[in-house]
Amino acid sequence: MKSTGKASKRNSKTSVENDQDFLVEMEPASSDHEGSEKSLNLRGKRRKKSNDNGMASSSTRRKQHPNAKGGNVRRLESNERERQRMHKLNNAFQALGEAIPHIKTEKKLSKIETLTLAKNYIKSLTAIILGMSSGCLQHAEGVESSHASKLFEHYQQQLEDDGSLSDYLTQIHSFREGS
DNA sequence: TAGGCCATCTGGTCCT
DNA sequence: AGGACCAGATGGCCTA
Repeated sequence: MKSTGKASKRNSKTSVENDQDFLVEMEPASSDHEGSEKSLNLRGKRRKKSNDNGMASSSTRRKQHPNAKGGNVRRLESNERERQRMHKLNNAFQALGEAIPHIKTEKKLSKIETLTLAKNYIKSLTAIILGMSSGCLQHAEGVESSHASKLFEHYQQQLEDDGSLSDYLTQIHSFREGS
């Protein structure tokens, strides 16, 4: 995994280089590689020109070359689709983060923070709703009230088990303090 | 400078 | 068959 450390990263080729190797090896039909050019432009945001030494440790990952003619084009198209998919995923993360109230930090929430806060926010809302419905139904007779109270008891037990509600409130507080 | 987080590439697998 | 999804790998940026 990433635990190999930064130093080891320096010894391996970048993906851009892999692309270039790939294009050379696959003898692409067209010289302009509109797909790759597009990709490289997009990459320009974060991905920079590769460094020097090419201990091709990453080359072991590419176990096989596409054997069909135009396979490189398919790969580049696939890369583009994957980028778009990840962009959609990131947009969804952002929307989710914006849906969590009282999080007005200037610092952008990380993905794990977004997921954790969202989970705990949902749990806290559920607790509130269940608490309200339980209170409303306290005076009512019948099955529904017993279901509601059982549900509420179950949820209370869950909260006690993992402390999600208090976690959420603590996180809200800490994020506010941290900003 | 180390570590966290991220974007991207890539090959494998699943699904339609 | 081809696209979607997933996880691993890797390099860049940022911050403490």
